[in-house]
Amino acid sequence: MARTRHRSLDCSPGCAVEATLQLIDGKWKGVILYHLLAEAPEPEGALRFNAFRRRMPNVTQRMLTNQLRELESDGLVHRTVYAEVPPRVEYRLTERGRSLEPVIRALKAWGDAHAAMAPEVAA
Amino acid sequence: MARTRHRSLDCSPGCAVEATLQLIDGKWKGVILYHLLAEAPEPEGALRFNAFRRRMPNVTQRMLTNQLRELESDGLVHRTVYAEVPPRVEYRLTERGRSLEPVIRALKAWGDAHAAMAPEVAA
DNA sequence: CAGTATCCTTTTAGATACTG
DNA sequence: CAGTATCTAAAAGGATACTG
Repeated sequence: MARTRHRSLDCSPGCAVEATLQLIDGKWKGVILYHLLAEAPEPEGALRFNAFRRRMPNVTQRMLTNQLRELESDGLVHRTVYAEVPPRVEYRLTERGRSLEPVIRALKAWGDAHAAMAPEVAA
Repeated sequence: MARTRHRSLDCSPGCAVEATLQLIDGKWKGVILYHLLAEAPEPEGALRFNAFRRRMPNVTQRMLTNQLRELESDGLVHRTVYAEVPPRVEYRLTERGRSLEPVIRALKAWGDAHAAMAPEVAA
């Protein structure tokens, strides 16, 4: 259980910026949150493990599990296990997770507006 | 010059979210941008290398240089070198960099509002 | 003042195979 | 279906010493 995570923040007022970033950084966390916010059916809807995999074709099982667990331990996502066969596990945003919506929206908006990656491509 | 950077994005619409994140992730980039946005004297103001170091007591010279160079090569920050002795180098936001303001603001606002780090601490 | 250069440790992520 | 377990590679970050 080498769950270190969250390198100590040692900034001063910009601290809050880094603190928020630490929660959503990780190769797949942004997309996971985005899908939960934007695509989970009906408000407060959930997505299942394989639903994520379909939306993120290149994530490995290991990484998806990792990222979901970290989001869970940061209190952003809730994991519900149904004792059925075959097993069913649902992920949904917590209140805290849903409160990140403006942040995710801002990230998405900027990415869309700036065609990302390449400065030269900017209209 | 192993300037790899920017792991290939393979999400689908959440892609824009990841793309934006890639530009501001890196242990010190958020704070650097924050300081340039919030504290650089007068609009379009600049900060010098050691001005950053004063604001971020725990950054090493190596990391500060790295992060600034990456921000530069992503077109977010401009670096001006004055041919003087002792040398003077100023960093300021580009247009593109300044356009990240809503994003940084959102990150800051969330961090401030949620006391960061600990879910339990949330009022 | 504003960096470089080296070396080294930690963290992150990917591949692959297996399971209740 | 929803994961574990193991092993490995690569990237990020830190410590320390030196310089135009």
